Amino acid sequence: MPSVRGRGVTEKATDKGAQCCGTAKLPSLPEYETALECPMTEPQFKSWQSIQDEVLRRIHAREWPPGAVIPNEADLAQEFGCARATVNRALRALAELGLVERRRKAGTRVALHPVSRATVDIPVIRQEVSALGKIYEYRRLSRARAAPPLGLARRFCAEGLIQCLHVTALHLASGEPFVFEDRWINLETAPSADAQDFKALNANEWLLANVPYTHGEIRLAAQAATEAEAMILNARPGAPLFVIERLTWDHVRAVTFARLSYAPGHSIVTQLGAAP
Amino acid sequence: MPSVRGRGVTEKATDKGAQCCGTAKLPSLPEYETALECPMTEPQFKSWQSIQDEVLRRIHAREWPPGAVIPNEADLAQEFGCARATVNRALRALAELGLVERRRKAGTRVALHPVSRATVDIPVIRQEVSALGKIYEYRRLSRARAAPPLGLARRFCAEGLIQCLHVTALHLASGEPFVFEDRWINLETAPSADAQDFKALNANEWLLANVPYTHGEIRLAAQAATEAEAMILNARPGAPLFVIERLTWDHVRAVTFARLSYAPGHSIVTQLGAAP
DNA sequence: TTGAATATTATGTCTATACATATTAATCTG
DNA sequence: CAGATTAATATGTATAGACATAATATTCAA
Repeated sequence: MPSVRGRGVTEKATDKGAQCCGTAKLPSLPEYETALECPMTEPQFKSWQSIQDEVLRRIHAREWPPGAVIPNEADLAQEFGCARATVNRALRALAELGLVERRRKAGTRVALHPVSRATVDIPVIRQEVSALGKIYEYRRLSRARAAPPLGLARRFCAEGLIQCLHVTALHLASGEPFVFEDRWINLETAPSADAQDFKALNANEWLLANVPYTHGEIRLAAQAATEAEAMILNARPGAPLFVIERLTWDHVRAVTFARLSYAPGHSIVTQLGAAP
Repeated sequence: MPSVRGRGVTEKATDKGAQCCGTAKLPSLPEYETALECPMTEPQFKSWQSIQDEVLRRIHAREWPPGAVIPNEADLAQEFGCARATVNRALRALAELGLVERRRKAGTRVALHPVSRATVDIPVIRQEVSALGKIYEYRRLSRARAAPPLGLARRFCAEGLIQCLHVTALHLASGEPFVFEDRWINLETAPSADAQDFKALNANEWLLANVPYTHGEIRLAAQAATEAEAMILNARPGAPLFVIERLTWDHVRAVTFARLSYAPGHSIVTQLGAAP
């Protein structure tokens, strides 16, 4: 018999007899529990999810309007009939979503300007294409050892000249150009890349599997297609392209810089707020 | 005397004398603690942050390479000399970052293709401008009641004709055009918007403060500037503009649709991975 | 009245324990 | 040996209690 969740009392068979709820319970006899089922006081919120939902409901219903300070964890725990840690879990999750703001001593308040915190997943291109139900294909266009252009060298924080591998490639979705990739790999950080020709193997996937990185930076922008990009991507020169630039580091050493130019029409969509 | 953190033993003065670490401790005498300081076995990891750091270190150092299954929570807790809940907290945070994947019974493994999970904060424009150290200014350009164009009506999931408020506005940063806003407000969901002229008051800020929403959708794209946008934003027609479209809902009713066209050169930058 | 010292308070975190749940591995059966 | 049943296991979550920490309120003194 699976335990009933979300409704009813569902007294846990803990070793300690007394719960925070003051009323002493009889040694669990199902019939009695059903009969007693409390004086129909409050619905029981047991999981942190259900508490999150209830808090969200109150925020959306403007019971707790933007800017308002909500009751403290201890009070909510008592109201919901659960442990403070459970309330904490729920409120912490809401704070991560940017819907409430929490400060010690000051308490928790409903965000006045809930920043639209969109979690943008930028997947490996192979999976991005697969998710569209299309067939992924990869074509390396060029590969050369070269010093990076000045602007990039500066972003690599490299003094003087450094050796890089410059790889350009095209990713296709069911035969159509999808993304043009312009990548620089720092050979001082990843010397083993020099042994790869990247003809069949995607540089990004090879790097992920073989060269560690600790952190990075992503830039999303709109840029006009260059002559070369336009030709490769079947676009007209100057067409607005969605561009993602990614720069990754292993501790203090730059690993790689990639500029991904998407074919015209590409966009990124993400959902806002908790699931309804 | 502030307690030492991160190094040393720092035995907590809990009521229960025995910790999970088998060795019985003397009633805390600082000198003894320093003298005993264990047989230099292992550094103590006390906070979930420090455990996260150590796990990250092992992943970056390829001690746990991509795809590898890492020890289970109980074992790690024993190794680190902490409670399982603490290890859980650390690993859960890493899972949210997309760096490890967790499944019950199967365990925790280092992500093979760590999706670049960039958390893009899309702030209220006033704050975005302030953050750039510039002076925010707002100018309403037009306001009219109108039925939305067909495409938008469909996205509003509206049968037949619905009344909307159509507001266009320009947001400026230190006098320079920053964002052109093209907004449709569903008057069936937010009838009180009809009483506002939005001449001085930013529609977004008014909506945030006065009309609740439960969820939404954000789209990031690159689009060519229309004639009108070009004129307003001081750009040439066809220039690539970074565009954010936002559609918000209150339960099942559409609230508002906004299209924000940023002046040329705008980009969004976010950091990847945990802080180094 | 200002400024420093102290108390208060709400969140943040850790612990130990118990139970829930999903999933795989093992075992039993036909 | 196939398929169903059962056991084992790792993560997921709830709880009570204790202490940590940050920030505000209050008190007291110069």
